[in-house]
Amino acid sequence: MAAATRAVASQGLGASTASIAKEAGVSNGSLFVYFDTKATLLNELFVSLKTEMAQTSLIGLPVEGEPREQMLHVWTQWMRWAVASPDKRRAVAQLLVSDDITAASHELVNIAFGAMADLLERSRAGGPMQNAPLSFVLTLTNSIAETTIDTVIREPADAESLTRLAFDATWRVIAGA
Amino acid sequence: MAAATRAVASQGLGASTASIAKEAGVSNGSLFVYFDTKATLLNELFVSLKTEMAQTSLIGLPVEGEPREQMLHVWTQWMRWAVASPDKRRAVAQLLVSDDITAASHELVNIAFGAMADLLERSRAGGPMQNAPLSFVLTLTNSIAETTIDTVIREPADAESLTRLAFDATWRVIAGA
Amino acid sequence: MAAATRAVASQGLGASTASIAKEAGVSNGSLFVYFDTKATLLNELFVSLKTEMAQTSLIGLPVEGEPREQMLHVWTQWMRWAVASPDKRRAVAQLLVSDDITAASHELVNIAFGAMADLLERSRAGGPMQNAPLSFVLTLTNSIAETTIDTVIREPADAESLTRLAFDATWRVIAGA
Amino acid sequence: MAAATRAVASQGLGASTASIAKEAGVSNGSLFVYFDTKATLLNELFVSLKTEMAQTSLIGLPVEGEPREQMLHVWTQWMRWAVASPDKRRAVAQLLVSDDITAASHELVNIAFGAMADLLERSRAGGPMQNAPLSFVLTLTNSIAETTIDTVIREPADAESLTRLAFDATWRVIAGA
DNA sequence: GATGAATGAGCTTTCATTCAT
DNA sequence: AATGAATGAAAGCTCATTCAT
Repeated sequence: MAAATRAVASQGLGASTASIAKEAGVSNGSLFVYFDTKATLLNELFVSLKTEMAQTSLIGLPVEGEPREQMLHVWTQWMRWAVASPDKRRAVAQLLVSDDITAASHELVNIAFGAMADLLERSRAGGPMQNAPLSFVLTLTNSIAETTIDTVIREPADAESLTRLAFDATWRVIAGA
Repeated sequence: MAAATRAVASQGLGASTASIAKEAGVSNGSLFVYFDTKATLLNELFVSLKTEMAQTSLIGLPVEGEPREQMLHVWTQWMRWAVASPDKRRAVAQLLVSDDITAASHELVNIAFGAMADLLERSRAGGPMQNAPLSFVLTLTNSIAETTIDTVIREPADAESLTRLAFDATWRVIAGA
Repeated sequence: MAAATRAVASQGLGASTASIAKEAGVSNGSLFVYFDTKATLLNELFVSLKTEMAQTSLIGLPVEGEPREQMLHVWTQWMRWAVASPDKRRAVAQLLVSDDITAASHELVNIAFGAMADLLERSRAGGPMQNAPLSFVLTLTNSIAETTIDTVIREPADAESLTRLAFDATWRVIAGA
Repeated sequence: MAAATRAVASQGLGASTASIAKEAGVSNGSLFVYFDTKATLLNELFVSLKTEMAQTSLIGLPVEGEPREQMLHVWTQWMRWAVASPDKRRAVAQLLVSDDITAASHELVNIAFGAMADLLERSRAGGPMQNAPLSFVLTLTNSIAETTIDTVIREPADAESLTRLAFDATWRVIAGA
């Protein structure tokens, strides 16, 4: 899994199964003992990375806090994770646009993001997004975050201020002024 | 070009040159009379689609209008184009994540988006994003739009209201409340 | 023909018909107005170059001279031609190993080399090669010359002495000590 | 390797990797398990054949003999090898003019021909070629041999006498009368 | 006669997957 | 379970040749 992350991060979705196996220090054929197809591997990788991402974001969540405070916490964790694990980030970015990732995998990820969806639901209450499909708000938040991460990775100097700026923008999206 | 759009939209970046040629009703080899490599073709397609997108957005722009009014116009045009040309939209989405698209192509696209960048610059004046890198605001706007389009395509019923909801959110991002 | 010489000299037998046409400043298709196939072109080129080579060697031949004197003259002319026309030399060298050159072309060349064959016949009279097939003696002389030319082209500094050394060796082959 | 020899001998350097694989009785792709590229294969083939040729020539060399005797032995072995292995001979002839054969491969071959170079050095001592570059003498000997082989293959009837005649000529080249 | 776009067979190379060991 | 050689179906690209203009 870690090997696949590195391989996909550096070579993209075109990373050959051979190169993944090599990166993992196992033989060509061994890979197929554990994964029926390359697609299976990619799906498992996707779910695994996304789940890790979701869980990491929730670590240390101020349980009693206001939605905004909780959201900020999640946001900050998220950015930290992305900056600290550029390979995982890059791999996820590649996998997101792969046709090989099934609806089932996306569904699994959604479940992992359940807590975040709840938080989002609470955050938007009474706000301008209260009547939009929740999935839309979730995707929107997600894509703002991804864009921010991309920029932060490209210009690490402004990381702090940009992260904050982007969070405020996100909050304006979800909860209005 | 149209054939490539369809092929890339339906088969992704992995669309074979053979399938593109077939789609275009020309022979395998003819494709390489016009494009030196597959990458060249993809780059030209990318620039062409993005440029079309940018230009379409500006058609009928209320020249004397307020930034918000202009922005709404652009936003609406954009959504219309995307909904009316799902193939082009899908193709662009694929091309955006391709390693084959060169920096030069991105630069060309940036130029085509110059007018939009200006508009964005005027829109954010005095607002919370005034000190962020313009490129960040541009990408952010873009990714919100893409996400919206994805959702609209998936659930065309809510198109109208969602488009408006998303525009308001975007405006909150750019210009604050 | 000149264009083909340059193209074959620089790109080898793999020179595309397109590149030959371009070198000649005519269109792709025009080439096939004059040569039915690429093989035809190569054969004509081969015969043309070889014939030129043979004729050049005979220019200024001391008609009344001894065989050795005549042979030396031919030899010297030959070397001069080769050094002065490296492209032609290289092209011929490539063509010599091509499967496309027909027996008929070789025959034509042999005819062009008739005078040289005569000279060789007189030169070997009474010597150790008098009973060998004349074609063998001819090929032998030829290959010694080619080898010498190759070396001379590679190390032009020793051209003079090497040319003379090689001629003496050739004479020993043909006529003995 | 044997398959490649046959394929190159009969089809020239243009022999497709597919045809080589077929000749070897393995699949298309298997060939690339053992050779990274076609060029690699050709280089290995070249070195292998040339080395075999050099070693075969030295088998049974009369160690204590005069240079001339040793040279005659080498010469005879060489001719025998060539006549007995026409495919290998033809393949080598093709490979010699290939642009794919690297300087490194030629160097490897030179090393294999070290013993022959020594012999040649001793043979020419005190003779007319004593001051020529050794490499020239080597190439010259080689090309005389190749020419002889070509003729012998074409007219096997005169093999014996021609071989002897050619050797005497070679000796005259190297060592004078 | 000259053109050059069009052709499609053919090339080398890659790679997910299989399977005997 | 682990291996890695073997596979063969693609893939991108080239090029001699044709032919309508």
